[in-house]
Amino acid sequence: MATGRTHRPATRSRGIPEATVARLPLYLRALTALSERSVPTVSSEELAAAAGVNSAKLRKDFSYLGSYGTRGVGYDVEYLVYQISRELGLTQDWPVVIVGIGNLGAALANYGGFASRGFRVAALIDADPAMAGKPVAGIPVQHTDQLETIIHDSGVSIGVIATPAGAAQQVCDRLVAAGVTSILNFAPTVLSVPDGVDVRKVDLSIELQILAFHEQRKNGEERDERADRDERPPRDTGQAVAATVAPAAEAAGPGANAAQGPVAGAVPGASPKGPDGDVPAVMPA
Amino acid sequence: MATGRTHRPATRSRGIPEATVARLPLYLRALTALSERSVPTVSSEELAAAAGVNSAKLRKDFSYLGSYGTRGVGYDVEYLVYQISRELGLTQDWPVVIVGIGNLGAALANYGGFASRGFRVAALIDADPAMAGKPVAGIPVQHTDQLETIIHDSGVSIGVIATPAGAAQQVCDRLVAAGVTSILNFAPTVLSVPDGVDVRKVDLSIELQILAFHEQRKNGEERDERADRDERPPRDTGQAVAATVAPAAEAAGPGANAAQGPVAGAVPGASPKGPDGDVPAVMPA
DNA sequence: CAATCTTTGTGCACGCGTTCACAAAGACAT
DNA sequence: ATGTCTTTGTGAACGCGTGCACAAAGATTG
Ligand SMILES: NC(=O)c1ccc[n+]([C@@H]2O[C@H](COP(=O)([O-])OP(=O)(O)OC[C@H]3O[C@@H](n4cnc5c(N)ncnc54)[C@H](O)[C@@H]3O)[C@@H](O)[C@H]2O)c1
Ligand SMILES: NC(=O)c1ccc[n+]([C@@H]2O[C@H](COP(=O)([O-])OP(=O)(O)OC[C@H]3O[C@@H](n4cnc5c(N)ncnc54)[C@H](O)[C@@H]3O)[C@@H](O)[C@H]2O)c1
Repeated sequence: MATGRTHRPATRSRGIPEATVARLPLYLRALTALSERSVPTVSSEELAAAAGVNSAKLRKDFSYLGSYGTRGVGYDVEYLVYQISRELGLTQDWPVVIVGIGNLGAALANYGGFASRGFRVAALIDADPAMAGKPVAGIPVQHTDQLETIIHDSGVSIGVIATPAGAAQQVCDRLVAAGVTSILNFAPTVLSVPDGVDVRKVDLSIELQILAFHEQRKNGEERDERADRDERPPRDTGQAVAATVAPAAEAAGPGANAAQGPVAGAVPGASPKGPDGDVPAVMPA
Repeated sequence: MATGRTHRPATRSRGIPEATVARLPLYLRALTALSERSVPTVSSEELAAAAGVNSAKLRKDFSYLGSYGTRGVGYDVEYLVYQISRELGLTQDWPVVIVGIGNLGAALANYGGFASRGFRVAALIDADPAMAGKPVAGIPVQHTDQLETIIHDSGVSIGVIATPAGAAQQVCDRLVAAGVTSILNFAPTVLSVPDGVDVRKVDLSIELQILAFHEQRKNGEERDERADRDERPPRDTGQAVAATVAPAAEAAGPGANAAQGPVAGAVPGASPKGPDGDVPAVMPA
C-alpha cells in the first residue's frame, strides 16, 4: 500500500478510486491482446471475462474515466487502449532505477516486460565495488556513491529497491532525498517515507504465508482444531516460552534440514544471516 | 486476490477477515525482530508503528485471534509469535514447487527468505530439456514431463509459476490436476482455476503502472491535460500488428480468460516497443 | 419512421474494513 | 486494600468497494 494519503474529498471527475486504478492495468493488458488480434470492439461482458472481473465493476470503472462506450455495441478497443494508457501515464517514458543488483535485481534488469510498457531501466546501482562497471542486461552497474548524481542527471522519479532488508530504508532515504517520489520495494521491510512519496511493496514471503493460511484451513476443516484452540503454552514468567518455539531452522542446506521446523523466525540465536537471508534490519526483518 | 469466496457469515471465531490475514505476516515479521532482540513485551502502539499500521487496527486484528494481550502491559512477544505462526499455518513445513526456472525462477530458488518461514523448495521444474539435471541453488532442475509425479511424490500443495505468460495457464491446469491447491503466479496472466484453489499474483508491471499513475498526477497537476482531454483519435485504426499471435496454450477452463502482452498501442499508430518477453496468450471470442 | 434488440451507465443497497473513542481490566504504588 | 495509571478490547459510526438491476441510449431491422 502506498503511504502518504492525500486528502481528496472526491472532487468528482478527478477522483478515480484506488481500487479502479489498480484494475486499469488489467484491462489494458486484455485490451492490448484484443488489439493485436485486430478485434475492433468489445463488450463489457467479454472484456470483463478476459480480465477476470465482474462486468458491472468494469463498466463502473470505465465510467470514472468518462463515457467511452457505445450502447448496443460495446467499447472501441483501440480507443480504450489509448484512454487507459493516457490515464495511467503510459504515454510518456518513465525512466526507472534499480538499486541492489543481486539475484532479484539482475532478474528484474533482464526482464523484458519491464521496458515494454513505457518503463525504461535508466540505471543499475549496487554497493558492491566489485560490481561497478560490470554490465548486467547490457547496462553497466554503477556504484552507490553516485546514486545522487545518477538520479539527478537522468531525471528518474521511480526507484526499485532490491537490496537486502537491512539496507532498504537507508537506500530509500537517499533515493527520496535525491528526488525519487515513487518506490517499488522488494525488500521485506516497512519503509517510512515523507508525504508525497508513494511506496508499493512486493513481498513474496507475505504472499506465501497468506496462501499457507488458506491451505491450512482447507486441510484442517474437518480436523481436530478445537483441541489446541485454547491451548495456552507456558506463558506466565517472561522467557520460558522461548523453548516452545523450535530452534534454528535455516542455516543448513536444504537437504540436510532437520525436517519440521516450526516458526523459523523466532529464534534468538541469530546467525550471520537473518531469517530472511538478509542482514537483520534495525527494525523488522 | 484469492478466488473461491466461501460464504462465511462471520461465524465468529472462524471468520478472520481477509484484510487481517494479509497483515498477520507483517506483525509476525515485526514481532520476530523484537524477539531476536529479546524484547519481552510490546504495546499495540509500538508494534503498530513497527508494522506501519494503525494501533486500533492492530488491536482489532488481534482480537480476531483471541485475547492475547494484558491490559496495562501489552502483548507477550514470544506468545504472540507462536499464536500468529499457528494461525498462519507456519508451525508446519510447506513444500513448494517452482515451475519455470528462468531469470525469475532461479532468483526465487536462490532466495534465502523462502525457506526461512517454513517454506521449503521441494522441486524445480522447467520445460527446457537442456536444463534438466542442472542444479540451481543446489537443487537439480527436473523436466516438465515429471510434473505430476513430482507433485504427487512430494505431497506439494503450493506451486509457484514463473514461466512465460503463454504457458502459465497450461502449467496451472497441470498443477491443479496434480493436486496443487494454492498458486503464486508471477506471470502476467489471469489464471482461471476451479473452486477450492487459491491464486495470488505478483505483477511487477501492474505495480509500476499504478506508481506511474500517481506520479503523473503529482507532476501533471498543472499541466496541459485539457488539450487532449476530449481528443478523439482515429476510431477506426483498422488492423494492427497481429502477425505474432501464437496459438498458445489451449486450456479448457470454466470461463476461459488469459490475456497479456505489450502495451504497444499506448499511442495509436506507435510501433510496439517489444513484447513482454513472453508469448502472447490468446483468448476466445 | 417505428419497433425491437443489445449493451451501456448508474442509482441503490449491502457488506467489509477502518477509525474513533471509551469503559474495563489489570499492573503498580502507597 | 485502595487508588492511580497504562493499555487493551470493542461498540459504533463512517466510508469505500461491490454487485444488482434497470432505465435509457443507440444500433439495427423491417
Ligand atoms: N531473490 C528473490 O527471489 C527475492 C524474492 C522476494 C524478495 N526478495 C528480497 O529482495 C532483496 C534482494 O534479494 P536478492 O536475492 O537479490 O539478494 P542478493 O543478496 O542476491 O542481492 C542484494 C544486492 O544488493 C546489494 N546491496 C547491498 N546493500 C546495498 C546498498 N546499501 N546499496 C545498494 N546495493 C546494496 C548487494 O551488493 C547485492 O548485490 C532482499 O531484500 C530479498 O529479501 C528477493
Ligand atoms: N524477470 C522478472 O523480473 C520478472 C518480473 C515480473 C514478472 N516476470 C514474469 O515471470 C515469468 C518468468 O520471467 P523470466 O524473466 O524468468 O523469464 P525467462 O524466459 O527467463 O524464464 C522462463 C522459463 O520458463 C521455462 N518454461 C517455458 N515454458 C514452460 C512450461 N510450459 N513449463 C515449464 N517451464 C517453462 C523456460 O524454459 C524458461 O526457463 C514471465 O511470465 C515474466 O513475465 C518476470
